[in-house]
Amino acid sequence: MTVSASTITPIDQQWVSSVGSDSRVFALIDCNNFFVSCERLFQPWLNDVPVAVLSNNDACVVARSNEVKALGIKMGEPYFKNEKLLNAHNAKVFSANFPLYGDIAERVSATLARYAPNIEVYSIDEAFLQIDSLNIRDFNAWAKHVAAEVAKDVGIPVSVGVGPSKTLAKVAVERVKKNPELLGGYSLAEDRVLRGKKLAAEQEDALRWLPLEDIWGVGRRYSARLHRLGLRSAYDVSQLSDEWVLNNMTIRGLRTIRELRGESCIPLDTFEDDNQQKTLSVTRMFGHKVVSLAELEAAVASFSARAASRLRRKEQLAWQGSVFIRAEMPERRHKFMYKGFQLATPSSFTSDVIKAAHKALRDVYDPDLRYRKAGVILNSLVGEDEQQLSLFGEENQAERMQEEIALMKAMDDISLRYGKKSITYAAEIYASKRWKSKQNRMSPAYTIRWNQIPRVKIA
DNA sequence: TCTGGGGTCCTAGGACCC
DNA sequence: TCTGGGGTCCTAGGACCC
Repeated sequence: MTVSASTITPIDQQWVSSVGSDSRVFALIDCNNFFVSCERLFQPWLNDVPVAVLSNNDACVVARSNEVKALGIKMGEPYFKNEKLLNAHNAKVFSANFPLYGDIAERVSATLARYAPNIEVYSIDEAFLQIDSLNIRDFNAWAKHVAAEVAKDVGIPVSVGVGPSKTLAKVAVERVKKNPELLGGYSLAEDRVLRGKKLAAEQEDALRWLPLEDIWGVGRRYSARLHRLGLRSAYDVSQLSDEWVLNNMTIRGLRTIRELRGESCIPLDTFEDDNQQKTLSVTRMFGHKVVSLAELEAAVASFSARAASRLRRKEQLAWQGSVFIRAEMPERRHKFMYKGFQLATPSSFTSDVIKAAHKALRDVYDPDLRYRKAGVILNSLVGEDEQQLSLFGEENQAERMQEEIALMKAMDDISLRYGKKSITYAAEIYASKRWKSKQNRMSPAYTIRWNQIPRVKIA
């Protein structure tokens, strides 16, 4: 989501002083256990109960309350491996309810927009602000204040970290999460209160404290390699030579270690200049194994319709795409089959995408295999204003296009008003819904469906 | 019972061209 | 017959993020 300048209310004046600065300062606002916090917001009796939220198909644990973390259940672990343990502790388990979480996330962004003109919504539960131009006197106090305001306005607990680079702001957030006495906010950036030697010492202390696998930009692979070299902390990594890092971790690794040293290399990305995403995909594991072409076609049609609808919402068109299906093979292996397609002209019409995707699907389909996953990926996306008629198009192309635009608008309006599943293409329908994901534990969409709004009983 | 979904960016290598 | 050097474009795969 982009927040435009015109939607921003005046910056709180109490934090503004008159000192200018050339160096950058970033704040990262990270919602604590976000999906769990959203479920608790509407079911407060869950506050003292272990709560976990599952990914699509109820496959993996993707959000954990502190109680569940304390049980030793890791992020992304399969649910079936932990089901007994969760039951033994009377945990409440939910299927992910993305419409609800998306709505709460927008409320958090709206509060943050009061504090800085430049917001980068980095993920559903994280946002960066660039705050150097605000001349804040005391970043530590400011960070704690912002955390308290979000809790007050939205009811979601957040951690706020401040640093001279995005990576150091991330480090600061890690400290906040592990140290309740920081009251939700902590800064590793120089301000008018904390500066000079004391700041350098705090930064070094934080880097020595952070295990290198928790550095933003260092994943499993690089962690293992760095460990083999005898390195342990973020500080150790920050002391590597630029040359070694460039040769072994590419230009992105080099940016990361410079950021750890306090040099800002990753700018705020507000999408202001370029709101265009480059790819868009809709992929799902199936609830059960699928064999027939007809059933795969229904799934691919459904994914195509979802993808085209998302394109229209973003006012973009796709020129190319691909379809993949994944078959189960013996010994827990699987086989990917993948086929690209080209649309005659950039389009966001559901029928164009379904037609092209079905043709590609038929090219790779093998009736002797059993499938567990499929997906539709659109790429070479362009803005709607770049649309042009195909040079070799049919006659009456312009008229047909107007009809199609009207049809898409009608379908989008109906979906918006009556829900996503209220209208579909015939191609999406297949007698059996075996390919559908499992979502057995979904909570209501409290804030976006009138029929699921919380009810208050008056005694 | 047998491990999600949606992204971005970077690099190496192949195809092709002059 | 032999085959250099330099460039572009595309794609697959790898790495990372939440």
